[in-house]
Amino acid sequence: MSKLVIVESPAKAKTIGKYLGSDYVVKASMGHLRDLPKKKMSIDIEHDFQPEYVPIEGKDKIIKEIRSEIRKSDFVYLATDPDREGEAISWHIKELFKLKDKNSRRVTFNEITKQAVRSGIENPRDIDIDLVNAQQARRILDRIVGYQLSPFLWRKVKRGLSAGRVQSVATRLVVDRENEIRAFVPEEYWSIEALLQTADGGKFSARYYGDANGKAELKNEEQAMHVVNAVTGKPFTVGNIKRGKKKRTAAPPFITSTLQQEASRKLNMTPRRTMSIAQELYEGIELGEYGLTGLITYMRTDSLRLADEATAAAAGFIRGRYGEEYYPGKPRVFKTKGNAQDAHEAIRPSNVQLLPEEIRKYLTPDQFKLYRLIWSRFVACQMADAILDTVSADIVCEGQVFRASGHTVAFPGFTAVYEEGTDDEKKQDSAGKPLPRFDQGDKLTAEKIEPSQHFTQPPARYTEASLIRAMEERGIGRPSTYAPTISTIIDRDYVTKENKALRPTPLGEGVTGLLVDEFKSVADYEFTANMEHELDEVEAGKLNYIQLLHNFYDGFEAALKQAEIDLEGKRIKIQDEVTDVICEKCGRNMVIKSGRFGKFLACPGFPECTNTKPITEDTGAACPVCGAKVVKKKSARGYVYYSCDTYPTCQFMTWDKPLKTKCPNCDSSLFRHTDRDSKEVTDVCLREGCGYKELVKEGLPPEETEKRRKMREARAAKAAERAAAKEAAEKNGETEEKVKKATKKATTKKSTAKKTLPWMTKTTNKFKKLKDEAVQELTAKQQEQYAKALAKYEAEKAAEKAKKAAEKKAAAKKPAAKKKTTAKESAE
DNA sequence: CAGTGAGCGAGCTTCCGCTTGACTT
Repeated sequence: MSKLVIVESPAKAKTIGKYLGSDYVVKASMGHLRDLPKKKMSIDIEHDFQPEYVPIEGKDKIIKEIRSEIRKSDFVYLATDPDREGEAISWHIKELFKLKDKNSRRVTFNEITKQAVRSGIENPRDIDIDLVNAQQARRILDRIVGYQLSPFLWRKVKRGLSAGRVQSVATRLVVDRENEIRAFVPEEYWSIEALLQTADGGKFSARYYGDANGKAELKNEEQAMHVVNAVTGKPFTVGNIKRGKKKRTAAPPFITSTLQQEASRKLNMTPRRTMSIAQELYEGIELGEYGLTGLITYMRTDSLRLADEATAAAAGFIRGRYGEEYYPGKPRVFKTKGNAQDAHEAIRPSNVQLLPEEIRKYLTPDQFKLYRLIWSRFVACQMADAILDTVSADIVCEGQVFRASGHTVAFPGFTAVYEEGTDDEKKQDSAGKPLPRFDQGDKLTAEKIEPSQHFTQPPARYTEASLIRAMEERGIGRPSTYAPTISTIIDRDYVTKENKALRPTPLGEGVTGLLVDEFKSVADYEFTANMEHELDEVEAGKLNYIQLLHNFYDGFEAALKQAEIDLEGKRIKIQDEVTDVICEKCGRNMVIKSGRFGKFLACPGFPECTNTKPITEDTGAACPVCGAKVVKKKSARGYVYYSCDTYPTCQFMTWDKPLKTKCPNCDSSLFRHTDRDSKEVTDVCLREGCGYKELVKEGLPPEETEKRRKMREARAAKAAERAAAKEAAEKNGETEEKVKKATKKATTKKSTAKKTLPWMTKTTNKFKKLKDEAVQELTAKQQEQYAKALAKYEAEKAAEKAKKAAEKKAAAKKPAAKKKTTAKESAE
């Protein structure tokens, strides 16, 4: 018999397994195993918000595995993350597998080092039910908000919409920013740049500052020209010179939000991509003689904490590599924000000795860039301040004052390794350059006096990364949900992305307006902060979580009722986007509608004209098979691909991006192709037999390509194996395959069809035939089940009708009147 | 590669937070 340790992530399981040795089996739960079911509310609001939890769909395999490990072991350590969610995961595991107090305990590790893991195991404790209750309160509140507001939107705006504590506020940030931009009135102002030269030929520029009375602003051309005219051709003299020293301190190590922000600024990566590359680095890379090595600590964190081992290693590295003066003498410690959960360390390299350049050959270019970013930010954060010598000089002419400022680096400190980026490029320029040597009273000659007109700029639209930053500052969302939340509001069509800028859609503005008007408390930026504050009290045992839910729900329920009254019988109309596609049946400009299968073009003349067509985008290229247009399309899974406009007639289809340029041999359109192994980019002619090819970007070296090809093939083989195994398994119970086939025939949207068609107890005429076919193909046993379900459904329906009729009867005042209505009903 | 959007009303859509893995011309 052995001891079982349950953690959340498999990568963590592996390392902890190494630290604990062979007496222990370490298993990963892969997050939560039990939750509220997806299909229904499952909160009994009447009875103190009693939740109904079920095993999470699709996790049966991992649940089975853990169950069998539990049976094999005599003691279970619940070692999920040391935060609110982690405590809840442990509690759910204990409940799900009915673990007993005598053979299971809770343990936590604040960092994954041998020392911390050992001491964690030696200090087991009971599950902290206050922490669990705080999580339950959060979960239940989110469920109520989400599952009551969303249906309200279906009724009042459009099917399929959603609202929630996090996504609705994220959308609101984008909407509010857009309104600020609209309300912004640009103001004119002018600047004057004087290009000056010292007696010994040193050149620099100074900017207009003011006059003898101090700082002055130039509002228009007249004021600017007044100054320009006054100084043109006149001598400039150096006035007051102020010299000083400035200290700059390194930025703290990365947490999820700052990593996403910086990767967006410096590497142009989306938060989603950043997280996916970081995950690869975390899980480990094959590093030649080192073997599979995890390169960074966990990437979903809000903590600035650093393990002592890590800061000590950094100290050694900095002293050795840069010299004693680059190390501040003791480790720099950073304070984590108050609302953080602090379960993991900051994001840092696992081993600072693994220099980015040295392991570059084992990494993809993106892995390398991200690792280098994380590595250098960490090293820099333990280094000494940079010291700058600053100079600011007044340059005087005819009573007008110009100012030149600059700096030189006296000691680079941490900037030798890393400097944080900024969203505002202008800011970086104004940091200043070194100035030539001059003294007070020196005469200068003006080479050029250059006035220029400017306008104040509206605030910038959010990027994905800056929106995440804004959310994080307000405590909205968690490191694991930042990127997915942005995907959600884009998927829902509340927000669109143009280049990097986020902009609200009419739908996003309409829904936000409705929520702000009717559900102010939920749509407020402070809602989460208030909730978190109360959750803290629950965690501290000062507030009962059911009380918290009552406090919240009273107001929410009232708002919901009021909203129903305010909008009784009304629907919010959202303007459809008008396109320049002309309806060939009636000549109107078609509009974009969205239905169950996504967006499509529809004639606004509905219902007189019912013309519809899919949205395609002309690429300007010609089909290499038949010469028709090549259009851009989106697959059901959201992937972009290109096909011939005449589709099923011509079957041409490709993932390669069509270009406007033509093949020099046969004049067919060229396509930009990226080889999936070597990443070599070529422009190719796809006309059969032509074979023209033009290199755009060199691929990876052959050995690297070969390695990738092998890795990919191994992956594919594994997938094929799995598929074969699955098929074999299905052969036994063949039935499922048959049902699938039948339903696939019915529609391509498997998920809905599988559930709906064969088992649909009542069907519209439109689907009748398809459904009959699906039922036909069921096995005898399934037919029997289906018949039973149908009978049950009809019985329920009849019972419901009878109940309603009875209620009506009871509600009617006079027996005579009641008789009349029932008679009328039965007559109909 | 079929379809979607109104209404008579069949069933469906939806939350936040924890995890990892999956495509395919």
